[in-house]
Amino acid sequence: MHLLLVEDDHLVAQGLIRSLRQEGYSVEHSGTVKHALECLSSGEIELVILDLGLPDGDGSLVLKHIKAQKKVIPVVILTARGSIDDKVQGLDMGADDYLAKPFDPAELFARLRVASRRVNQTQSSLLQCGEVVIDSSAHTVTLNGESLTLPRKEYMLLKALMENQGRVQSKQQLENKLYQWGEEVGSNAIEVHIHHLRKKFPSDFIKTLRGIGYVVGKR
Amino acid sequence: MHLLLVEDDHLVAQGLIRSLRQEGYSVEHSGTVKHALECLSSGEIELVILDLGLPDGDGSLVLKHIKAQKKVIPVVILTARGSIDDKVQGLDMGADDYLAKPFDPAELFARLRVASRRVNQTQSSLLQCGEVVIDSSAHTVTLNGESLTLPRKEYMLLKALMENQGRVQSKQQLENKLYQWGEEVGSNAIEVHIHHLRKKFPSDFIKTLRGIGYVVGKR
DNA sequence: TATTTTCTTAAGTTTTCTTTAAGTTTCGCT
DNA sequence: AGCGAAACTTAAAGAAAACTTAAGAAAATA
Repeated sequence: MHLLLVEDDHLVAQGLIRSLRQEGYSVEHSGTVKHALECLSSGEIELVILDLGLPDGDGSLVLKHIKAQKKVIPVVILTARGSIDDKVQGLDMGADDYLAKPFDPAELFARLRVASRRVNQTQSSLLQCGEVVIDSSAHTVTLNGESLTLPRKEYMLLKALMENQGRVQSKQQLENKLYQWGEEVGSNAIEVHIHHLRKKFPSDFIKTLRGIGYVVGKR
Repeated sequence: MHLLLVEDDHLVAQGLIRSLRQEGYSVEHSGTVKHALECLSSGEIELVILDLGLPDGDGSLVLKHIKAQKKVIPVVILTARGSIDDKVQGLDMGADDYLAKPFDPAELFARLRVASRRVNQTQSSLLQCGEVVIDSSAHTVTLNGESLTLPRKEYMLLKALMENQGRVQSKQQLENKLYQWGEEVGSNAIEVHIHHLRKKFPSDFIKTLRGIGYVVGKR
């Protein structure tokens, strides 16, 4: 999931970036309104953490810009302004959540998970489909109650599928979710991962729709 | 907007109900898990405020029930349990927001506004015609609620027809929609696809207008 | 750094879809 | 009713997509 962190305090930013990457986000960072708007224009960003006090203007400019777009991008405001009035104002401007500094990283991450599962249209971090359960907050997968360990890419692929049960996703869509928009895959990597996943799950778990894509569950 | 308040403390509940009504919500109130589930079963509720400590069980039961449903109902947890762990747990179970008591009503209302504006912008792209439904975002086709799998070209053809219900389209028009303006069809491909589709749907679903073209629905 | 695991690539194989084409039926017109 | 045009049906060849396998590259781990 591609996240944009807008935060001008470099010390705070560096720490956050590292832990966000560990949480599985692909993070871009801006310290100014101007640069933030540039990042957003690429159209890749799916989620934004926004500080309000920026050197070249107020973060609310970024918020307004995002909410004027057609694409739905959740925005979590993370700022030192912690009064009730600030919160109400921030939320009413269109933010999806508001956290005042100092904040606990665990709470921020939980709230980000809420936002990202909304992007993925799933309802909770516990994804179940038949005998397979995936807990995206703990990064674990169980089949019939037995826990199993998946390599990173296989886990990401399975999660991408289970976050969209009943929704067919093309290989292209899945590639976009597994790979940073820096490097492209020049081959059938997705097919191979699917193949490996299938060996670990019931044979009819991942279905193929020839020419369209792959699905899991609900059909 | 229909809101369900689940809260067993009558004093808190009465105060909240009054201000929620002033905010424009139509409020139902439950003091128990059992009654809350009954209220939800009506299917009217669009938004829930949930206290966790209830006399006949934990509020998380209600949360689980809501999140197991297909319908998307935002849940804001409002509880005395205010530790970071409680928050993380509640959010990861599927809650959309979490507010610890004591709370400021203005903040609660702002967060409810966030939740309700999200309800209103949720709409999926469904094409319906009689018993046949296409969800183009999920690439799924259902007939009488049963999902069926169509090959790519058949799906494209069906979609082209259903996007123009009641409008007759010539074979030529349909060809233009299924094929890039580079490749040519040298034969009766459309007729064959129509034939295949007809075997999968009620016999009168796709109508032929001899010499003119094909239609679906409305006539 | 050595070792192991995971990821990507590519080629060969299999499966399924799509198109073609020929034969058959239906329709509308005179 | 009989004719011609249009649409339907069928089956098989051809094309496209997906599966499988294995080997080398990259990454993680010790």
